[in-house]
Amino acid sequence: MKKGHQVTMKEIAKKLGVSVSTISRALKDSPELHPETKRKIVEMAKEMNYQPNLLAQSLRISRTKTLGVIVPEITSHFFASCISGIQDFANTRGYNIMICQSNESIDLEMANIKTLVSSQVDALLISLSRETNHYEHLLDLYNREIPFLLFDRVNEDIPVSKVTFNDVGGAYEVTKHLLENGCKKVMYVSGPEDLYISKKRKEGYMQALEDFGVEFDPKMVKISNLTTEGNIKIGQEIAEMKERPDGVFCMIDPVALDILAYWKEKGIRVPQDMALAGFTNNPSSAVVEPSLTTVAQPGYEMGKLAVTHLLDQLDGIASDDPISIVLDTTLLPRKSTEK
Amino acid sequence: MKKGHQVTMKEIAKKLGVSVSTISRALKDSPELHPETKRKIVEMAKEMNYQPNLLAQSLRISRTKTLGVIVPEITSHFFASCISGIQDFANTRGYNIMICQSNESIDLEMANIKTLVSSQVDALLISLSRETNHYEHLLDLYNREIPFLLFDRVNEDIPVSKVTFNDVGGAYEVTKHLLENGCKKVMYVSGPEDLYISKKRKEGYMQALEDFGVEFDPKMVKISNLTTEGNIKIGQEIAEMKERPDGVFCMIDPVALDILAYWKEKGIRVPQDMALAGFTNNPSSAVVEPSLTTVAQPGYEMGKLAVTHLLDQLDGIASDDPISIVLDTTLLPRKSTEK
DNA sequence: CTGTTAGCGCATTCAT
DNA sequence: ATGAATGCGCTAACAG
Repeated sequence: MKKGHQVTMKEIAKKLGVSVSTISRALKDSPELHPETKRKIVEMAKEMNYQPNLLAQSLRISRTKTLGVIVPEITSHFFASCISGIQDFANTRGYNIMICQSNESIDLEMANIKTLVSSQVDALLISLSRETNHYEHLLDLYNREIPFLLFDRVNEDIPVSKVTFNDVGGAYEVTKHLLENGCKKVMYVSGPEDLYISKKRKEGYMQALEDFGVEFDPKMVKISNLTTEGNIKIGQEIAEMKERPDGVFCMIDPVALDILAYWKEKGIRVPQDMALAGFTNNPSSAVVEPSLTTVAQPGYEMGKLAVTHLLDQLDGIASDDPISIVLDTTLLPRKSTEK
Repeated sequence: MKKGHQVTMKEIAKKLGVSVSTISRALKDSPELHPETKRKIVEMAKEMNYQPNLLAQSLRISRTKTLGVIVPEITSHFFASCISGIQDFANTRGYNIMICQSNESIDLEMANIKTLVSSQVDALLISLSRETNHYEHLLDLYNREIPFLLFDRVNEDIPVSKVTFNDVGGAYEVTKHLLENGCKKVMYVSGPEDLYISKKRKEGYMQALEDFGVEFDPKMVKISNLTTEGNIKIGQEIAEMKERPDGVFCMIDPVALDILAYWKEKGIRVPQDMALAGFTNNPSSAVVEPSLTTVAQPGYEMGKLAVTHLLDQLDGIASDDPISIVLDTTLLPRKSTEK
């Protein structure tokens, strides 16, 4: 199948017996043009169903008005919300977005960057993959002076603006909540240790323990690989412990949901036997039984702030100096921690 | 902030004292080139971190290798899965995608089409908004010979390829399932009547009733506006009926989930008082209590098939004649219908 | 084997 | 107030 022909300025010009530059001027409402000529041209353009070729325009002015977005996975409700926010606010500023997912692979992440750069996007919004443990590709972007920003999954050493949640605070709140609800031994189920959020949320967990005078017990930290199998394995390990925790805080909701499903199957009651809490506020967490206590992260808002700041930088409204935007999270106490 | 300069062929040419066309040839591995020259150029390109400008390339060959995708909303797990499938298989064929969401608004849908067309996408994959009740914008695409295809939310009168689920069959299966599990009075909760899936799923519902010798009762069909409020209102109406149904089939899972939540609050037991089933297989449906019987629609697969067929048409592998691809759904019997 | 030329669609500078 | 000429970065036809 071949694409049908698109009307160009040249054709309008020929039809009207004027030059292409006149068409160009008329269509961008240049003041130095005879009103009548302008009227005729605009009318004819409409009649011929003229649509400007953004490619040519972009090549000419070397700006595409397009932003590249890279997320680990688009099917995650959280990232979908971010994208939604980015899209909406990019659009209101006259920008389009091209979205890529890295599928949590650093190789794909690098390939995505390459593609988006080749596509001449004006800037990038990136949320790093789980696998990303070296950063040459980002430093390369930086060195080539291609504007970009990191959101949610960030690395602190890259000298660009970052938008994150107050992970420490959120984890603190949820740990505190467990402690206040009578838990004596609170466990933290982490993801891989080099993940930014693994570290940050552990920080909050530790801080809360300390503030409540609970001594840290290394046995009360487990690390999941974040697959369903891995999560269930952790659930099993906990179930089989001689000295079980009485409250478990999981780094992200899916971990808690998998563990909950496993425990329910095994007859372990939540919250009676063990309280359980997550982080992120996945849609499922509200409807599961018992409903899962978690920490809400407003993804749409994050996307909105991220893209707005980036465009502010592009447009010279905000300074080029990297800033860190930290969004607050909200503890959502639900049944899974009601002792 | 201004974007840093990108290396062009011209610069490589100057540095090496050869012409731009030689660079071009070397970089696309033309056979009619001195190996040594080629080697030097490739090396220099690498050293200078040359990235081809896809814009220029596309303008030149009038093909962008980019596909436009329009979905009602990206935060829906189903559409996100479709996008994921589209993205993956577009990439393997060397295509990128630009995604837009219509937010269920026909105006935004039209605006999105305009933007994507201006961006010179080679083809479009569109899933219609709920609001879309006239089709000039699609016929316009058709008349302008811009290849596109409709998926999931389609209109049958547009002469292009369509990828849909066997909605009739899926609805038949779920209704049959309710009937076989002892329901005597099965209700269908529909969405707005002009929606394609509202109609198709009703067809399956009616067919099953007929096959099981159950007379159709108009009181056993209700129409929700698909907002949470609307869904709850339906749940309330059902609860207050003198003669309640004993089984309720909802057009989409969110309706069933909202109704379930309302009923639980009111002490109405599922499935004992009324059985309940949905359609789509949202992630929440598996974890809600009781788990919700539903019909699985493989979104990723739909995206994959849709994009593959479209690219086959573009590449001349498949005929340009519109075809209809119908995907099978799978009934997922769960606790909400276990009588 | 390589350089020159032309042109994709558009915006802009320089003429007139 | 309008046209002609130039160039954005790249490819391809043509010429040698």
